[in-house]
Amino acid sequence: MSYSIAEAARRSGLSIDTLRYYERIKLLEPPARDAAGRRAYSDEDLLWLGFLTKLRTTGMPIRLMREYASLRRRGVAGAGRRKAILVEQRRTVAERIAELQSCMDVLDYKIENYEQIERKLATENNPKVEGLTA
Amino acid sequence: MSYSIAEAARRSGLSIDTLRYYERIKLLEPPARDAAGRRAYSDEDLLWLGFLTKLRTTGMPIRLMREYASLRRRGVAGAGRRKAILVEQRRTVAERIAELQSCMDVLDYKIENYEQIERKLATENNPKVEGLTA
DNA sequence: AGTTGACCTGGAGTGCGCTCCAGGTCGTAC
DNA sequence: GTACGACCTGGAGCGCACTCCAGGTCAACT
Repeated sequence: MSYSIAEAARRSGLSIDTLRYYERIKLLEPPARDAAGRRAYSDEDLLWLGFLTKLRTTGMPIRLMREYASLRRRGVAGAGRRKAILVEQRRTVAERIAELQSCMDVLDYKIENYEQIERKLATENNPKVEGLTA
Repeated sequence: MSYSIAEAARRSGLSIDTLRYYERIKLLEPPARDAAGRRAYSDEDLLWLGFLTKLRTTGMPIRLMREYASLRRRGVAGAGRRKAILVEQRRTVAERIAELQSCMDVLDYKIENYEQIERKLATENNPKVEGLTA
């Protein structure tokens, strides 16, 4: 199967502009073209796009994704480095998750604070509002 | 206690430029000044900075942090909206964590793939390398 | 034959969150 | 008294990842 750029955009969740942009900056092999010179994305192209968007979602910077893409073009020779990039990214993501968790704890604490204050106001009708300002 | 901008930067983990920037865009109340006109951050300022950086770490956009900051200036009147912002952010962070988790699963799968291939190459000395190109 | 709409290209523009710079003031150390 | 270093201001610049635009081509429909 092959897909127009609009269809590829729909399926990948990226915009048409972003697809062309990714091609320009060499994240994507230039896809095949139809008789009229229009891009015709293959299933393989879409799989690769899917993986790229996963990497993007992890927050991998585009320059690193470009390196990965170029290593892919070099086949087996680049496999070691490719794996290293993924392992490193895994570590980064794990750290990021931990960081978010700890921030969420702070949010929970603050929210709990607001709720306590609400309860106080509701049950005691107490006009004191210390702690509300932070 | 009060702190020079350099000390405040050190303690908050932000750069001096960022501290001045945050003040300019009204994330921060203008701190006190010493006799020579230099900024003198209070402990309270640092607490607020600490909370701000937590919010930033969760990925909250600065414009929302500004809204939160301005609500804080309005005291109790803004408490409801402040809580709502935190609750919403909590939700956003939880989603983000889930998203990262799922991406990490993909990374794990890919890494496992590379490892299988390495094992194959090591034990069978087999030159076939299918699957290495994605 | 004409209109429409999807696509093309190269290049400019955007929003975000800083980061850097020039040129100046001030207080302390030598 | 002068050299130094930390700080000040207003404003320009930067890196990132897109996003948009003008002006054009092409195939299909009416």
